[in-house]
Amino acid sequence: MISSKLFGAYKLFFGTLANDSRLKIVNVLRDGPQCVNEICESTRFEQSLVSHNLKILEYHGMVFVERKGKYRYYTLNKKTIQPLLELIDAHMKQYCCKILEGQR
Amino acid sequence: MISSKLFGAYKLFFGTLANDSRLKIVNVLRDGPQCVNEICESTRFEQSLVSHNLKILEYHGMVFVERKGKYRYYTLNKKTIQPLLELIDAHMKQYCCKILEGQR
DNA sequence: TAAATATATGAAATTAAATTCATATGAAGA
DNA sequence: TCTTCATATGAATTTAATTTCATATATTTA
Repeated sequence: MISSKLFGAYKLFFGTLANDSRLKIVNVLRDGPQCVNEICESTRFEQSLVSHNLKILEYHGMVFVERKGKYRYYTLNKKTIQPLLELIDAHMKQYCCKILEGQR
Repeated sequence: MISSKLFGAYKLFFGTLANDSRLKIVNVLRDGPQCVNEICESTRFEQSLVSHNLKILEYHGMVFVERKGKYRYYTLNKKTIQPLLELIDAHMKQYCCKILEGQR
């Protein structure tokens, strides 16, 4: 049995990424760091939504921020998040194709 | 840029595991297959809740069912879900200890 | 075949998360 | 220092997911 602490961790982890906006932001950042305005443009989301969600992503160690003058550059955590996304690709491609094609 | 299809896949994947009940069920199944009643006992969840969530887990390829007489045995997908959980362990231990200790 | 056991399911009720709106903060340039 | 640009944030609203309750179905056993 895993510890209840680690158990809570899973909840936090999945909860953070079970959201369209954050998922899109994370994917946009796969191409490299961007400041908030750039993320707004890339995602077509409004600024407030982007900020709220960046905060959540940062809080969970999925992105890092660096201030450069008046800009804040957000970077994806490539050490853990990137390989994870790839593993999930593999799972979904194998088991969830039907779902994605809409044929239940 | 990832395809929108794969993008939808992420949403499905994380959404499925961003839930206390399903997470607990998945963890219980790490120790080996169990039928619904056994899962109810292991998790202390009521039967209806367990069934609803097993259905979701199965639908996303995270568990498999096998009927044995009047019982239905559920097995964790060890090929993809188990290694995934381990990768996530690593991420959370490194980046989310503070969160889990309650010190924001 | 009637009763008991195991599991599933629809729909209502509950609970929680996400988005928007209005506004605040903070740095930089005129 | 006033204005503008970049970003953050609280609170209200909206939207969505989860749980519960009542009941259905399916298999086995008496």
